[in-house]
Amino acid sequence: MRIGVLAKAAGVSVPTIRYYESIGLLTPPARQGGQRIYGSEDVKALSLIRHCRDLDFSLDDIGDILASLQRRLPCSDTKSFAEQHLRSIRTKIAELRALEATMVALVSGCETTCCGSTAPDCVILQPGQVTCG
Amino acid sequence: MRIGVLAKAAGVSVPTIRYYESIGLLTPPARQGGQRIYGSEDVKALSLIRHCRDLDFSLDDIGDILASLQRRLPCSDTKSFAEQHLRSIRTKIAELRALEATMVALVSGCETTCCGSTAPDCVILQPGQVTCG
DNA sequence: CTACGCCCTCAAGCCACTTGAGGTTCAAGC
DNA sequence: GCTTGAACCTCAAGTGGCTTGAGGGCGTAG
Repeated sequence: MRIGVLAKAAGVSVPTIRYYESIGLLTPPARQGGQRIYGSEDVKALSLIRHCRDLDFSLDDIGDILASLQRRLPCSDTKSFAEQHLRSIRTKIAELRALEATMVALVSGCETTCCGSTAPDCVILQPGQVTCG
Repeated sequence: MRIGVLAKAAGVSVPTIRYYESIGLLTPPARQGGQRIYGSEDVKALSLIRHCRDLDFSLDDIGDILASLQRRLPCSDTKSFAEQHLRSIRTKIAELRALEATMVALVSGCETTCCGSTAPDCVILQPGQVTCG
């Protein structure tokens, strides 16, 4: 199949496939008249990459995951990748929640204190006024 | 004061200050012998930018905020920037929580189903198995 | 043989910086 | 006046994960 068919089959854009090839994440396929020709394993590989991107793994991590597939490493390897990723997701959630609390405090501070004045005096823009994160 | 002093006063790195100037966020200061010389208003302006970056506003947004300061627009303008930003923070939190739930399901699925097998069969890597987001 | 869609490569753009190379200016000490 | 060292300067490239655009080649149907 040609690249456009692969793209639809795996749910990835054509330039993205070429990009993955350029960084060594996908192995370059055979060519016919200069055009890339793919097989069904390529659909599998690319679908896996897409799945991992949906889970927000980095391309670096995905490279490691693909390598562990090729070496037939045990499943526990995959799981530890996933657990580490889960920890970083939770860290990011905690940071965003702290930021959310800060923003809520600033907005309500604006409503009770300075609404009606001009921007330079707004509590939202006062450094070091309210910080929850 | 010179750029290094400003940097410490506002809690921003020296290259970052030059970068802000290059994109037009900071107005270019006077020079002495080719070196940038700043005043106390520059500390204020840069501290404000840093404050907004701490709140994770984009530099584009910060440009708009600075413009609304210069035009002495009402505080309600600032507040609506903040509210919109708060909404996008909450959207991102929701996305990350869905992702967190998916990852938890995948990891526990791995523990109960496939731990001990090799990576290619791991449920974590099966597209379309578990999706919460 | 022409039209059209799909394919190709290469380069640049996005965001918010950081890092590095290679050179200049300033302040202090001798 | 000279040297040293820190701080300054500019310009270019790298980060991540693509997307977009320019300018051209290939394949097939009419």
